[in-house]
Amino acid sequence: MSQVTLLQIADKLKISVSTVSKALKDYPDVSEKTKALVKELATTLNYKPNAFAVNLRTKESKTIGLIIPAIVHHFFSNVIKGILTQAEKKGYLVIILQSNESYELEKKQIDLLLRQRVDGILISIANSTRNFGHLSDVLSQGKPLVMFDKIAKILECSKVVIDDRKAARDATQHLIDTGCKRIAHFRGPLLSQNSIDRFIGYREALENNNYVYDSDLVYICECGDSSFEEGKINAKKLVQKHKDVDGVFINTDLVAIGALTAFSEMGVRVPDDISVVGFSNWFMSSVISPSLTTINQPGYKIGKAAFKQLYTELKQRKNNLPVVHKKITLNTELIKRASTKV
Amino acid sequence: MSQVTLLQIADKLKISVSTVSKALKDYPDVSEKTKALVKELATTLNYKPNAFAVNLRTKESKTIGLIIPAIVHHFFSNVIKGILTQAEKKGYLVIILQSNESYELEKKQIDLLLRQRVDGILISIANSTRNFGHLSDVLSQGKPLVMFDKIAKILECSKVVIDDRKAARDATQHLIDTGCKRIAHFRGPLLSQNSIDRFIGYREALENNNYVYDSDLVYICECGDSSFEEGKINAKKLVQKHKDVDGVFINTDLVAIGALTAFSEMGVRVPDDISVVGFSNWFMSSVISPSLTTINQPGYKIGKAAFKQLYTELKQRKNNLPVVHKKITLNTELIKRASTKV
DNA sequence: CTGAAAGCGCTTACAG
DNA sequence: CTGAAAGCGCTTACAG
Repeated sequence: MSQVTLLQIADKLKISVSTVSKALKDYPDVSEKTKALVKELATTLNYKPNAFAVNLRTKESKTIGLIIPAIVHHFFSNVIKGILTQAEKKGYLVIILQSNESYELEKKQIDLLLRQRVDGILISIANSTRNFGHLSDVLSQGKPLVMFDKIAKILECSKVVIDDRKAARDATQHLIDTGCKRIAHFRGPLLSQNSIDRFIGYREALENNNYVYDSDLVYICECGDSSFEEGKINAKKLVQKHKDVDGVFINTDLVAIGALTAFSEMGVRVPDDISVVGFSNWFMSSVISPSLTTINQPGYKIGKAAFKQLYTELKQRKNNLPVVHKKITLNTELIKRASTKV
Repeated sequence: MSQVTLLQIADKLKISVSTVSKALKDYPDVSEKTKALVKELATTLNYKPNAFAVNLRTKESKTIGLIIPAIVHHFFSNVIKGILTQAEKKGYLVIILQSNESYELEKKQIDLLLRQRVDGILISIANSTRNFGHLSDVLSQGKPLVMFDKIAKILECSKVVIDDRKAARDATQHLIDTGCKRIAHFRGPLLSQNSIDRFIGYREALENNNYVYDSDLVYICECGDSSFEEGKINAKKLVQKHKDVDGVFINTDLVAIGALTAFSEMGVRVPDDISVVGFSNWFMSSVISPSLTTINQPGYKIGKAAFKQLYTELKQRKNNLPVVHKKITLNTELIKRASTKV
């Protein structure tokens, strides 16, 4: 059964397409009688405007694109949820693409979205992305672009982030405040800006308290699919090599939970022998034993804020107002649980 | 900077729009010389065809819709990943909507997708969906619809599922085979067809082995955000009320892990005192201690198969071939781990 | 209050 | 091998 068009409604009613169009959109210069007639028939026929035609005329699609490094990831799926919830409220649809942390794929996906003529783009960039030409293309086409979580500092666009350094300082400071004397760090990939910033925050906290920084106490996790295993392996190495370490700040909860498991297997007591602070506040962290002290990373809020900012810029552009880029930094908080001392 | 159009290319080259269009699409009746000229200029100008216009002409958008009850969910995020991976290969974009298990929202979202004129729809329905009018609308508009995981048996369309009854029978049979004499079941919501089928499978296994079914041994979990807690609570109740139970088949891994935690806290040994089998093979299940025996539910494969089937139907329709609906049942397997006896 | 007309940017059947 | 023309289904400035 083929779709109903304005022309069909117009013919049945013996009026013009223009009038039907205007009636449906409640233009003030159409008589109430005509409006009623048109609307009734439209409902009866289950008329749905052809989005392709509307988009072509209005040059907007009420659709945005979202590129994200990974879907199967608690933090990111929360971000997506935040974005979708907000987008739905404002009548926007979201096309989602997963870059798999690949710069090449990300570049191709930007091109796809641009061809699709989405109204704007939301992106959390891949760790491997070092060139930003594909992203400036978006901007130079006059399309709003909002980056979140994994951002390119150099790019002139709006950004939604947390303060990774501060959060890492808070985490490390808590270890110091609860009496830890020698503190290790399990960091993320060398290329990830978030990991770098958390690492810097860790060092800053040590410095602020006149603790000696020891690069031997820093372990690297790729934070891929085997994060948990990496946590276990590094925890074992740590215990074997550095018996004097009494605190560890870990880049990600999943890795931290791996570490907790290893400690438990080795008979190392948490927090008596070693205190642990994670990062992200994954839902399992409150539930395991001992529960994990961690930094809450507000994924849902980040998604919400990112969409809202994109929406604001969409409106600004539409109303020919100057587009104002914003850097929005959301609060993180330390959640104290049983893996650190009181 | 405004977008380049065919007309602009045609003007610069002093040829017609038709020829430019055909050159770009490698029509055989355009000279190689012209093609080369056109393609070169198109590249230089960074020409991207206006999808709105193309869609309007061709009546297809190379975009599909996906409605899913929840994004923040390990199984579903894996399904999404499977769909996106496959869609990308075939040049399709995916608009994702989350129904939050709400029938009303689901209905609205179907309407949104239909207005957007997506080429087809992939859906896993909400537990609360009992009317399927919105879904038959899709079909009656001649749009392919493929349901996966949570399906409506009554609807005439393609489906991708696992055999929940068989999987549950396998799980329960394994408990029986490893010596359990009195077996409990933690089931999911009363309205969820999957939960119902798993419950039936549990009963069938009992019957097949002449075990008495005892409704007192069946506990209900809503399987929402507090699945883990529900697992703990029910495990505690179970141990208090039914000391003779020596095996339990649990609807979902997360609930099962909650139960394992409660057992551990209460000093109930797994599998010596009680054996546990979960369902879904969540990645944490292999990693906790004791590791969890479970049914592998192949989310990624389900997503892949669902898209492939949709794609097949899209092609059939396009080539005016008869559209053949398929019910695809993917294999599940019992993964034996440390929470059951050998 | 209503309608004719132009046009968004493409594709494709047809003519030459 | 090239191009003129029609048309996809809308929206909106303009005329009456």
